[in-house]
Amino acid sequence: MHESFNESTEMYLKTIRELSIDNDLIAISALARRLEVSTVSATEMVHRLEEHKLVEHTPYKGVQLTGIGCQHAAEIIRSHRLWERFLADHLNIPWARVHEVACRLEHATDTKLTEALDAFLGHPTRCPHGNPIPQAGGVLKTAVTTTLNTLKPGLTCEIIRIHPESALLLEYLASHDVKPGNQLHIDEIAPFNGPIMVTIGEKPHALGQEIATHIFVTVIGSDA
Amino acid sequence: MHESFNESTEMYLKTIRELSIDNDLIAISALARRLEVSTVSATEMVHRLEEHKLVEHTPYKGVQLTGIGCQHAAEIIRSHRLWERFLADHLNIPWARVHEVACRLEHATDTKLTEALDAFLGHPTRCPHGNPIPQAGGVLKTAVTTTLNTLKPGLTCEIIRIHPESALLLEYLASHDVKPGNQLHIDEIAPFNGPIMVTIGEKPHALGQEIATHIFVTVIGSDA
DNA sequence: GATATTTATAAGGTTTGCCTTATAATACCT
DNA sequence: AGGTATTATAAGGCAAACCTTATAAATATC
Ligand SMILES: [Mn+2]
Ligand SMILES: [Mn+2]
Ligand SMILES: [Mn+2]
Ligand SMILES: [Mn+2]
Repeated sequence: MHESFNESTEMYLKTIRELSIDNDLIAISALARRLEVSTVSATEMVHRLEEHKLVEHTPYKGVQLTGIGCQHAAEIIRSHRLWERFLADHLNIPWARVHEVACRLEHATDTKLTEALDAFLGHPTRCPHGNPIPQAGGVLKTAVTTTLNTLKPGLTCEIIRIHPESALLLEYLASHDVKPGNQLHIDEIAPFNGPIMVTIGEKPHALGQEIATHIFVTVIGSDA
Repeated sequence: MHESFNESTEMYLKTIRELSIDNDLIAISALARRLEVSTVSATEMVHRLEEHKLVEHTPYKGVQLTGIGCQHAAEIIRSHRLWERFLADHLNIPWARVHEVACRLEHATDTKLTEALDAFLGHPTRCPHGNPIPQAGGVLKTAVTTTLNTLKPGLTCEIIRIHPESALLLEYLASHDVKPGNQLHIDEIAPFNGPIMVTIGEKPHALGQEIATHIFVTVIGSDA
């Protein structure tokens, strides 16, 4: 049943699942970009994954996980987010750094270890960055949220989650108090796709449009 | 400073250190045997390690860790044994299984993680199998013990440590109550390198000569 | 000292996962 | 429908770790 795949394979599966928000087809180019490999390499790898029945590839359309592929991806993400909780809550490793550490540990973790960790942690539901932890069966419950870049000035929001995560992004966000649970007020949006001026806990910050697409919030109030 | 090496490199370093009890030269054949690779592969790898100044190889004599190599090996062993403690004490993973799980985690662990884990665990000194945990600086304190195969009938001992560890060995020992802390009485030794008949907690067990070389004990009494 | 064993090296091969450059096929857009 | 952009594939290469088979060199043993 639970065959273990190598790190590379697992990163592809995980990334495909993280990119497929609405179960749609993922362009190999998008995959290559996120994994920082050439499109040719990504194509080769997708073919290999296809042979192992982990993905389905429709040429010129994109890649999609199969049932097994999706299940395995969920297990890796589950293990990743549980490790993040452990690292942050019990080992006091900085919020911005747990992601990259967990990204290594996840590949050294089998199902038994994941479940033992889950029990130890008391079955948490979200990672330190607000993202939901898939259940043992692979089910993932994502809260209804909006990305910061779609909102208008005058709104007050609660930061819910950061997605997708990356070391540099989290480092930057940490230094600007952008963390789940914090309240954020949109003061102003500069023209020409300019920065979003916000206030988080009395302090003003300027956030770029691109970064704003990674910040998922819920609106909790308006100035008017 | 703390460059990270790949899993293969780390396993070679770790194995060399574990085999060098008295700082002597390790035969490449011994290394190959324990790592379950051909001697040719081990030789190639030793050459690569030599280029990286991690080992010194004296042809027809053996391999030895350099200062850096030895330090890095200690870090891996430290991380391994700390993980074992965590897995056994906090996640309730069976005594015989923590070794193989830790052998994967150790390669996904950097110094910061190791030290955070050490602090979380309260700076333990031994792994669940009784082996000493190297200190952060690499210093390793090994208790004075004897291997079971060198002792005579009539003696009562305390089991101190199992070394070196392997999944199959630990599985076998667990099923025979051979664990650190348990008392063992040597009832009889069969001739022609036959099994050692022992009693552990009222129950009799027969242990082979080869297995006995992995069981380190201290004598605590004699029948006479 | 001759022989057997151990150890080292040489030669050729495989797999995985990456790379670049170039070309072909398809999709998208006006 | 035509042109541009995207996507796929072909071709050739590289490095790390493995493998086997064969030979050479050193060491150990009688
Ligand atoms: Mn990862
Ligand atoms: Mn996270
Ligand atoms: Mn290992
Ligand atoms: Mn151990």
